[in-house]
Amino acid sequence: MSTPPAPAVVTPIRVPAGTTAQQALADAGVPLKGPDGAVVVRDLATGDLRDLAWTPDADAEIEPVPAASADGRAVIRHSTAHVLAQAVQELFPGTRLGIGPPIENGFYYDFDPERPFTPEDLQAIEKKMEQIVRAGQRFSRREISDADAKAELAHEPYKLELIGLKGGAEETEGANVEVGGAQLTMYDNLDPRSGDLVWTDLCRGPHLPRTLAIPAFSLTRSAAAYWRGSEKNPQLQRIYGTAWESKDALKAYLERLAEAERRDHRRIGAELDLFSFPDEIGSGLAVFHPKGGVIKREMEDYVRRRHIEEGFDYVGTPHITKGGLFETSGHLPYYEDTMFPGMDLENSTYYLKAMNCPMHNLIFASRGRSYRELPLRFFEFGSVYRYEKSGVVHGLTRVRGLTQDDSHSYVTPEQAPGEIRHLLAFVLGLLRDFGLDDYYLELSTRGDDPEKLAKFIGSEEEWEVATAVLEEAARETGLELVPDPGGAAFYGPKISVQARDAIGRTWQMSTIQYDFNQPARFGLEYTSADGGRAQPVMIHSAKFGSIERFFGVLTEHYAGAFPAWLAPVQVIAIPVTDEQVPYLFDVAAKLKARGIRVEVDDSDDRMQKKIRTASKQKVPFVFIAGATDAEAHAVSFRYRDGSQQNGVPVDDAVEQVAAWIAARHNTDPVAAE
RNA sequence: GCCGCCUUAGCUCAGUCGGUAGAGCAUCUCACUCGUAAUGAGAAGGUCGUCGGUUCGAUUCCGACAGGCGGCUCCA
Repeated sequence: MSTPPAPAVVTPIRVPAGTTAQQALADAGVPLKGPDGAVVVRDLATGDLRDLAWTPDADAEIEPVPAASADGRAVIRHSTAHVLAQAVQELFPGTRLGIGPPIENGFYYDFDPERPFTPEDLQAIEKKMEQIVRAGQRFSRREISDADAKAELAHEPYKLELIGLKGGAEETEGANVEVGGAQLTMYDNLDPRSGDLVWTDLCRGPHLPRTLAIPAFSLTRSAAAYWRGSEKNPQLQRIYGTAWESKDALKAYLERLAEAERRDHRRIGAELDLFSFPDEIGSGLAVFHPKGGVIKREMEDYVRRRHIEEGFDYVGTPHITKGGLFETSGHLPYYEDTMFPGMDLENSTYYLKAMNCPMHNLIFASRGRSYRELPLRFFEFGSVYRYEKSGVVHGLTRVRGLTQDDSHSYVTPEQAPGEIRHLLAFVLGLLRDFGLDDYYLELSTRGDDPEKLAKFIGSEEEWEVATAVLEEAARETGLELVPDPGGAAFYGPKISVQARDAIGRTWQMSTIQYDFNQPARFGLEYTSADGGRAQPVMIHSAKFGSIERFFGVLTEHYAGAFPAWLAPVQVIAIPVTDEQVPYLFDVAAKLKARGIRVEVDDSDDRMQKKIRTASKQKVPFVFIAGATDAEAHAVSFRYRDGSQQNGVPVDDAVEQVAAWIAARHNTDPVAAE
C-alpha cells in the first residue's frame, strides 16, 4: 500500500473570486495528474471538499486533495460508482437506482433490475464502463430545488425516497453522499465535445472533473442487499467494485485479495488437517482433528493459566438447563428464535445453553457472600449453542456450537472501574501473547435509535453510569476507540476488541460488558462492611471471545505458520537415507523428553520430498541427519524460512528448540533476528 | 432468514449436446538409499450431495431438500 505523500506545494492556495479552483491550482503549480495530483480541493474556510470546477463567489483558500489520499480515493471511487450506474442503465434500460457510495477499498451501487446480474453481465458492464471512461465525459454539478429534483427523478422511486429523507439520511449507510446537505445537487455527465447531457444522478459530490481522470478500476462481485439496510425492505442487486489512484495501486489491492484467499482459515484448516465440518453433524458444528486439537489445547492451557494468575476461580457448568433460568436472566424473550428449541421432559423445558452468565450467577448465589470476597471472579470454558441463521454460518468465525473463555467478575459498584481496567489490561496483554498487536476498541452503547431502544432494560441513569465507566477505562488505554451506538447487549454496554488480522480485516474478539441488570434479576447480594445487604455489579468478559473464532483468526494471522509454541508438530526429523532412521528416533526421544512435539519422517519418500512436505505443513523446525551427522551426534538444523545451520550438536539443537518454545515467541527465530 | 451462484475420488478440478466417468496430488504396493522444496513403476479409490419428477434410459433436464460460496440482515 502506498501512503499519501505530503504535498510539495505550499498551502493554502488562494482562489480569487470568480476563478475556478483548478485554475488556482494550475497557477500554483499543483499537478492535476498522477497519484500526487489533486482530484478535488478542500475549502479551508468550511472544511468541505469541492470540485476542481468550483468557483467561489468571494476569495477563498483551498488545499489540493491528492488522488492517493483517503479523500482522494473516495472521490475516485464515488465517481467510478457513477460510471457503473450509467453503464448499467445503458445496458439494462429500466433499471432503477439505489445508492452508490464509496466504501473502504472501493465502492458499490445498488440497482433494482429486471433480473439479478450474472457474472457475464458484470463483464459486459465493466467493458461499457471502460468505454465511458475513455469517452472523457465531464462531471458537472447543478444545484436543484427539492421540487425540481422530485420532478426530474419521478421515475426513480428510491431516489425520491432519499429526497424525502434529506437531513436524516445518516441512518442509511451511504445515503448522505446523495442528499447530505441542505441544497440538493445533481451531477450531470456531459459529452466532452457537444456538451450534451449523457446521464445524470442525484448526488452531493464532489466528483472528478472527467471520467478520464479515473485511473484504475475493477468490478469485483454482485450480491443482494436490502434497501436502506432493513430486512423488511425489498432487496436490490448490489455491484461492488474497487478503484485506485493508479494501476499499480489497483494491482497491489487485487494481490492483497489473493493473499487473503490463500490465508483463508477454511482452506488452511483442510490443508493442515486441523478441523472440519462434517455434514453428518450439521452446519456450523466443527470437529477438531488431532493437529487442530493440539493448537486448541495449547490455547486453552495458556488462557486458563493466565486467568488463574489474574485471580479467577475456574468453575464448570452443564450444557443444558431448564428454561426458567433464561427467563430469570431475561435472555429467553430476546433470543428464543436463535436458540436450539427446547426439549420437553418431566414437566420442564430444557434448553441447550446459549450463554453462561446465568449459571455463574447461581454459583454466586449458592451461599451468602461477603464484601470481603469481592471481586469474585468465575471463569470457565463454556460451550454454548446458538441457532445462527443458515446464511451467516462462516468457517470457524461464525458457528453454531462454540466455546467461550467466559468469565464474570462480581464487584461492588466502587470496584467496577478498577476491575474493568484490570480486565482490559489482561485482554490486551493476552492478545499480544498470541502475536495479535493490531487492534482497536469499540464502545457499544444504547444509542438513541427509538426502534433499538425498546430492547434495552434498566434505567437511563444506570446506562449512563455503566457507559461512562467503560468509556473512561477504554480511553485510558490510548487505543483507538470507535463508537457503536445501539450495539450494546440488552442488559448493558460493552467494550469489544476488534483485532485486525495480517491483511487488515477486523474481527470482534474480546468483550467486556458492564451488567447492572442480571444481579438485580437474580437477586444477587452480598453483606457489606456495615452489615447491610448490597447488590454487586457483574462484569462479563471473554478474552478470546470464542475459542473457535480466535483459532480461525490466528490461523489467518499466521497463514498456518503457527509460532513454535502452538505448532502441532514442532520438529520433524528427516533422515538422508534409511540408515539414519534409528539415530533420528534417538534424537526424537530427547526432544520428547523435553515435551517437544516431534515426528520422524521414515516414509519411503526422498529427503527433498520430505523437506517439501514439512515445509508445506509449516513445521517450525526440521532436523536432517545423514551419516556424517549421525557419527558426530549432530543434526542439520533447518528453519521454516529455509535457512539452515549444519552440524549442530544434538544437545544444542534440542536446547535451542526447547528455549524457543518455552519463551512462547510469536515469530520464527530467523525472522526475529 | 433473504438474493445469486455452486456441489463429480480424501483434496484440486476435467468430462458427459441424456447411453452410469477421467487427471494431478494424497493413499497403498514394489523398486531406488539419495545431503536441504516433488525418484520411478503399478494398484486401489466414485450408486457424479440426497430425495422425487420427466424419459426406454438421468451424473447430465426439472423440482424440493441438505451442504457450501459471495453479499445483505443478524451476532447475547
